[in-house]
Amino acid sequence: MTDRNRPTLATVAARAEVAPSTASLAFSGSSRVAPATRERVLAAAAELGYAGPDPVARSLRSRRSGVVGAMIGERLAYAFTDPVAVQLLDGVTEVLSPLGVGLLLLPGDADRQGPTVDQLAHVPLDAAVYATCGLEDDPALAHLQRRGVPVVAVDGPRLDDVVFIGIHDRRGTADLARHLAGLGHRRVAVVAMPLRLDGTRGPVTAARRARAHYRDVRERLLGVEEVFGPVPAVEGASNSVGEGERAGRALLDVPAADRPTAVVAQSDLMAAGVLRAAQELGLRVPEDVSVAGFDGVELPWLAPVRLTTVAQPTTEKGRVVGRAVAELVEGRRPEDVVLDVHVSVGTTTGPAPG
Amino acid sequence: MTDRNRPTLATVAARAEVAPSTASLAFSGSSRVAPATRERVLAAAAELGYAGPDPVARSLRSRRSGVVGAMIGERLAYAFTDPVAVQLLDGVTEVLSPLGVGLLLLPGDADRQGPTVDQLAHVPLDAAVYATCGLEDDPALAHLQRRGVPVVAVDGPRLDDVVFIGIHDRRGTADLARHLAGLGHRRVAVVAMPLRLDGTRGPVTAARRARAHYRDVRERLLGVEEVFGPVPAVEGASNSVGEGERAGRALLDVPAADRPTAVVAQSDLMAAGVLRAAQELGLRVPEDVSVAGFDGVELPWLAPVRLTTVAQPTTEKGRVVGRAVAELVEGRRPEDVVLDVHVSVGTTTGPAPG
DNA sequence: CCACCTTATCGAATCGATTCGACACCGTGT
DNA sequence: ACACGGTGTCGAATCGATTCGATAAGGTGG
Repeated sequence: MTDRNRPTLATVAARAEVAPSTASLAFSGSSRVAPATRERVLAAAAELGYAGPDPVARSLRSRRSGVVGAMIGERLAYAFTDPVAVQLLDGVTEVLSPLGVGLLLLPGDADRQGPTVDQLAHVPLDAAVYATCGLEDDPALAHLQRRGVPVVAVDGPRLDDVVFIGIHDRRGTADLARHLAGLGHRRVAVVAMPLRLDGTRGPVTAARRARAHYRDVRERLLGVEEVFGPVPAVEGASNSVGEGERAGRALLDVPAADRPTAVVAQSDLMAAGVLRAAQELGLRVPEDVSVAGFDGVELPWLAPVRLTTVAQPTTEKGRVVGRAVAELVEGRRPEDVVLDVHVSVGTTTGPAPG
Repeated sequence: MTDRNRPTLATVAARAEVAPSTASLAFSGSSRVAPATRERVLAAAAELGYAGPDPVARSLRSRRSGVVGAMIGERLAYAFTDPVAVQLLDGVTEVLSPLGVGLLLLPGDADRQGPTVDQLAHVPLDAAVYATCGLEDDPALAHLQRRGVPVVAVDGPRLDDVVFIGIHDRRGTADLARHLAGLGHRRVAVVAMPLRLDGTRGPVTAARRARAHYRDVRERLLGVEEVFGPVPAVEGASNSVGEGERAGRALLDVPAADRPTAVVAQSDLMAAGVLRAAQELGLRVPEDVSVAGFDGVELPWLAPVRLTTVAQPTTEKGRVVGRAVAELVEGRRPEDVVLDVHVSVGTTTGPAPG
């Protein structure tokens, strides 16, 4: 529609009666060009409706595209129901936007847990953030490494040549477990996020655990076990309120003698589901059962209930990721970062009943 | 870190003992290259760890970058609390991902209602989706037009040279208003989404209305007035549950005689806030006051309440946007599309009291 | 056996900028 | 008057592919 003989830098240079190289200097703001000349070039550009140097051509020469990939493990509609994912990306863009770098969404779909190589292959990329996916043997990851695209993995996996930004999943969960132990709880159960995204739900077996994809899920399980030893865990098919409710019901809809006195959910979303399950079963929280989550997200619709949770600095984590990406783009190799978390006691945990 | 002498197509060609042009043909899957030769090239590429043609160089020649911008009106953390925005982008990526096209997030920030020209200028773009922002005199928009980047505007504004994809905002709201009129309501009030993003909240004056930025907000107001004539409207500072609650309280926390018998919120998020406000004021819904929303999003935490709302096909709208973008990228000029909406009656509207 | 057509490969131009070294010009210090 | 340092501009090479027209090789029909 509008592609007929658009002006190029050469056109502008001709009009301003300077060499293309000089015009380029004028646009890059180099001090090696006389102010008067710069004005002339800019004026010529304005007259011609020239919008500035073509980003693609510039990228070719400078080896920077201004595009950073965000590899998302599911389709957007699911991934972004999780406030953690949104806050994370928010932190990333907060740092990257002022640098003229944009985040390119590379979602997977219902079947695949991330973008395919075909999706990646045609797209320019200065770096990639492996955000809500965690496979260690991902063909997409291999592709990026062949291309020399540096990768930042958020919350895992830990790999050579991949910058790791994460949190103390295990320590945080252990602290939470100690809080519960201090309240007298002895029968504790876990509602786990998916160990891998294959639609499985239900009790977590040793075999299942051995095939887990996600480092953080494993670590959060270990944190509870550090305090209580082996505990029953039920996995949801996704990290959502609905699956949390389902898993919660599986754990709570049993004779009182068998019922855990505290349920540790691996995310606030799932914890909200557990609260629902408890409510439907007529169980009072925290009198009959304590419920805790992980993340520390705002769930305003839960009010006046305040969830006991392990709060992580999600937006700050995003900023750290953004800064790591910025360094990588400039050719440096940033350090791995593991951020602190802390237990935030709300109204959903209390003394063990009985 | 890993950028030392990465192989190029020329390297591969040399190794396979063919001309660069032939190697290029081999990768593009052209039928004009002998299968044996293709194999040889691919083998050479594999040996050298060549990841395929450089997307940037390819883009320069083919004038396609595989990147489509998504201009977001606020920072991500706010924009994506709205399920409508997420579903929309989900639909867009559903169509675009298989085409090897990615969505580049171009968010604004707290102050600005969209990305700046500086942010855009360095980034390659085949097209842009003007998603959750709606200014008519946006410098970013002007920049894109100078660059010849085609734009799809979702829900407005309607401009020449910009493809419009929207819904029947006005008709939908009018249908909803008729539903309320049929239930005997006469005193109706509106909780409006921001008319412009300047942090203002409170009663909507004529002056304020004249300076409105967003087409859909205006239209939804007109839809109600089509049935009830001028009605009081209170604007929220953002499209969120909290602002809905605030506006709702402003409307409902008055003597019963002055109180509207029905509140039409311009989004489900804000309607949820109004429900909260009613609850806190001890008003029963729908016995004391009816509440309706707009969008038809899933708000599972509202259960068992089902919101009466104007349901729009958000994901499908996203797909339509995706298809329009795909056409634009291929150089065609797609038609504008206005999608249908329908009133979905839930449990939050009932006969007018008294 | 030759003309002709097809098929596979190649050379060279091109996309639109950036960048480095060369060069011309000007003023200044001796 | 001459050499010199500094400033501003320019030419040409380069980034890494794609693509079109040309060409060579191979095959078929008369």
